[in-house]
Amino acid sequence: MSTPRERARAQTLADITRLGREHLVTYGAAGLSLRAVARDLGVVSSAVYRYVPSRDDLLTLLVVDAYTELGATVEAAEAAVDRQDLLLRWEALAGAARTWALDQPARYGLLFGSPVPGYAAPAEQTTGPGTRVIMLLLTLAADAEAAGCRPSGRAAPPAVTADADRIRAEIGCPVSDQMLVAAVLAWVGLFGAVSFEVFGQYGRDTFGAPAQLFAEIVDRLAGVLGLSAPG
Amino acid sequence: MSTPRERARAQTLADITRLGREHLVTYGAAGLSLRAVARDLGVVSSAVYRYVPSRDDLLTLLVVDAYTELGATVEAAEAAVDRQDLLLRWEALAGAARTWALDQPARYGLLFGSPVPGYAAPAEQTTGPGTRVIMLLLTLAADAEAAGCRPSGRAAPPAVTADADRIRAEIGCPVSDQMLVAAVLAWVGLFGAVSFEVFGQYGRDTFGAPAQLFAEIVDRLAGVLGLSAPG
DNA sequence: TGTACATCAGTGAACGCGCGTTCACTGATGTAC
DNA sequence: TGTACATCAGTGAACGCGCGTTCACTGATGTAC
Repeated sequence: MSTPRERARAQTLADITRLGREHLVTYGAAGLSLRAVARDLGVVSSAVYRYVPSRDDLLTLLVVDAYTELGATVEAAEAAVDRQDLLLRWEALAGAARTWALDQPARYGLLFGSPVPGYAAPAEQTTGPGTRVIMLLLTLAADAEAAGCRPSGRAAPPAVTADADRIRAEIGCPVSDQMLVAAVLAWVGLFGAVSFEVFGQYGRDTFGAPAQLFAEIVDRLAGVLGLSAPG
Repeated sequence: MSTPRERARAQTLADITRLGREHLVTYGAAGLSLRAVARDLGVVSSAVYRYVPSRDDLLTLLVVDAYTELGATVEAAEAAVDRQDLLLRWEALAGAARTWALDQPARYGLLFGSPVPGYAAPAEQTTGPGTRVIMLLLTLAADAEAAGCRPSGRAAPPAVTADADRIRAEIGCPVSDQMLVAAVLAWVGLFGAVSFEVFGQYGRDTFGAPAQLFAEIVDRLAGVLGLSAPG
């Protein structure tokens, strides 16, 4: 049972997180300021220190918050489609990531943009939520191989094989070396495409139909994963 | 003929650019400060305004500077290999981009990271230098198609075809719709992979052999471009 | 049920810091006659 | 070659701003007897 004080405290912490998110939108990660959050919260700046030990901890809070929401969104979208349709699962995963990023460009930038100078996200807190998308993608890759899909590409060199062995042991996901490389390409290709779109790398009006272009890219990456032609 | 005063002026402007680059490394784009540059230049802060109209203009200077160096580096690497060996040209292009980015993470972040809040690079100045890599890649793609290479993937939908028509007209590069999509994937895949490595998205020690992993990714992207199997 | 004490949210002032930009100025370097 | 004037790099003070963090404090909420 929670006391009124506990509830008020949780509410205020939630408000701080929400305001932090909003400030991220306007001022970016480097411009995130405890004083500004305190102002919007209607409270004197030192009061925020009752809830958050420092500016960097607020940033960590927001990183975890963003990774968690992205992960949950992508997982939900992928889980909502037919398990047997591997191509559709990949498309759902990719599309959900893109949609979330376009809806939340500042939070996306916090996760996938340039690192904030002077700040390093503590691995203990961010690793879990930060790996949900790639874990989901590896599960999908394993299912695909089990269903007879074969990724494209040559055999991996020894150095990559060694990494692959370690990663398989860590995550317990039965994928071949080649599928692992293909999954990493799908991962970086997906977020590369999303980053170009969100960060405006494509140029102001080079592509009139970015959603269709994205679908084409996702289709080619499905080919790399071997999803189009199940054996 | 340049006067001593002109030479001194050019030298000081070059010093400001160099110091700006160095500050980028330590403090990031959002932390770039005219006062700090003036301090390092050994001059009072207002003196810098003789050379640069404002902080944002210094940022633009650095963006153009970085795009220009990246473009020149990649072009030189690609030009140094056998014209007939299309796969090698792609590998040289990709490898040079990665090396430059790893050597210059802060400048790379300025170009390909999250946008600096409150700053928008003026298109007139950055478009030229900013498109050198993709232009080079499209030239390579056109050469590949001329040599009989066929990219993987289905036919593009009408919306993408329309964009492709416009882009072909703008750049005068004879590539098919499918090759254009493949080139865009190669482009975003390349910079996605580089960004993950430079920005630390892979995790602290997930991959012991990032160079080999990158080579594998580049190889798969070559497959998408159809470079491995010339007809 | 009532009193004494502990907890804790929030205050307000202060510390020392850095920032972009403007402005009137000094003094050296260049130019025209 | 010498003088008068124009150009322009750099100075120093100021404007008004925001930041993270500490600290002694007030006063309300909760708890133990």
